Amino acid sequence: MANCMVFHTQIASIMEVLANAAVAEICKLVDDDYAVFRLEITQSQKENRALRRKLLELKVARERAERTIPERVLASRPSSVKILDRYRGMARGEGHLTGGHRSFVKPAEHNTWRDDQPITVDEGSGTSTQHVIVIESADAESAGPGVKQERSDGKDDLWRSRDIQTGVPPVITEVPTTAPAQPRTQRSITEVSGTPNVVLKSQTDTKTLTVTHRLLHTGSDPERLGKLGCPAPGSEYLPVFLQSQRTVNSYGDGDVLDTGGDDPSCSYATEMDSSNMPLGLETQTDLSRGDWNQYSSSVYSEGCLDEKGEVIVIDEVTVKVEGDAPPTWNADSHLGDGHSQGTSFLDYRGSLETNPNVPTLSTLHTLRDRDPVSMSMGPSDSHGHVLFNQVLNSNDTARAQAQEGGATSGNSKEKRFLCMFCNKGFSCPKKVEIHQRVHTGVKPFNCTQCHMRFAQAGDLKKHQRVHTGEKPYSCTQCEKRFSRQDHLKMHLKVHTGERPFACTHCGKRFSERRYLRIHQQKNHSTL
DNA sequence: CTGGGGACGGGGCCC
DNA sequence: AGGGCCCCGTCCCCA
Repeated sequence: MANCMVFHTQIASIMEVLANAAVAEICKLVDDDYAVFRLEITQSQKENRALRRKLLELKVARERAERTIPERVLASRPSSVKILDRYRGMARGEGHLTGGHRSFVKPAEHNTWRDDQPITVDEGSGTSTQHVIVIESADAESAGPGVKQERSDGKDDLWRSRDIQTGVPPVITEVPTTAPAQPRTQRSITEVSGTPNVVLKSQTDTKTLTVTHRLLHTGSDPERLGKLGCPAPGSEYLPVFLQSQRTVNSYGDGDVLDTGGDDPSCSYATEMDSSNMPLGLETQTDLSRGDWNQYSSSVYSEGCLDEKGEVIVIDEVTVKVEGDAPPTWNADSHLGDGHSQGTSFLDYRGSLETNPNVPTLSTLHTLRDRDPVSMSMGPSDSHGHVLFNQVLNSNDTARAQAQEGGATSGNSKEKRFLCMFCNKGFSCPKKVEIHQRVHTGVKPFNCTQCHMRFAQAGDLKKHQRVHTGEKPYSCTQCEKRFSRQDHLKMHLKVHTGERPFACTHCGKRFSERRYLRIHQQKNHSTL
């Protein structure tokens, strides 16, 4: 019995020892694994820190490089920008390319908004039955080798997606407008192809901005593409501009290269600061207000509407800022036909505050260099601003004011196609497109004899008589000849003594309005 | 010499 | 595409 008790005691002791040993072993294993795990974590953290440091260095280096672009170089290189345009889907893919650097954009397989996945957006506030926008994909490979493709990370995607879904423009704050409501018979944008509409690439100091504009209609076959023209009355074209690119780099003063902030995955992605955007198209489409037709066609594209008016036009404008670009605006396209879809520099800063009809506060400045030789396309903010204000304060504003609300007033013709900048209305997308060149500064028509560029073909034709010396209009009174009919008409006042402009204060009459204006300013300015 | 006015050429823009 | 108008810059003339 005693032996039995001793035996049990020994067994219990052995069991305890074994159990302790097992626990110790387990603890050891856990400790070892934990140590390894901690080591791995530490290494990962170190790698992350190193990557962040590199990223930061890259940002700083890039900003520094862009800051150090000599202004004199820019001044001698007014055209550091190439506007690329491409129509897609012309006649189902035959492609009516309107010229320029078409090869710059290639079919896309990736999306800078969200990889390989179109964003479907519900407009939300509308009352119509269709509320879908599909953001097309962008090509990450189109820039060729060496090009670093930047795309948004998930956080940014969420941000953009949220903005779209709520109908809030991603950049600009909206200002309430009393502009009449736009026709809203159509609120559906369907994806037409998988080709890109948003591309942001960067290669050293080369940046590419692709902006897609869509011209929509309510036709039954939205994919039919054709030649742009004025749609037949009653057709339902709804030009739409999609703010498709938030990020852009340019020759800034270094003040614009917010390279993504806390977004380490977007080393080249730059927040487009509305007040600080040196280059690019900054537009907005207020989905909530249904301003679907604020933008028509592309900035300068020739547009594509077929005769039946059942067309969706999807075109792209790629703004390529090339640090090594030649000083000419469109070296490879301005020569020749004079109708090349040339280049232009788009730079919007500030606002269209001078125009009361502006429905949005797009921050628009432009470097509308009237002298392509001497004027810099560089970060001459004040210069560009002055020029832009010149434009607005002279022609545009005066005319917009004269039209009392621009777009929607005073014309029996239906002008449903509104300028997205000044809200002026036009009867067809083509006219809107041409008109909007006033704001965008796009001048597709280049003189082959000089560096002059024009927004309209007729202007180029007029200008070319400067070179040719052609003066087809002769005065019947004095044999004097003129290159333009309106000049002849003005000249005829010399013979007729016509002075239609009378001063309301002193009665003095003038042959031209400007003389009257100058006269009144100098002599009756206090009145 | 200076300033006002006229003439002309040119660009911009709309119709 | 062309016409027409507006605006501006420049040059010239003349008081």
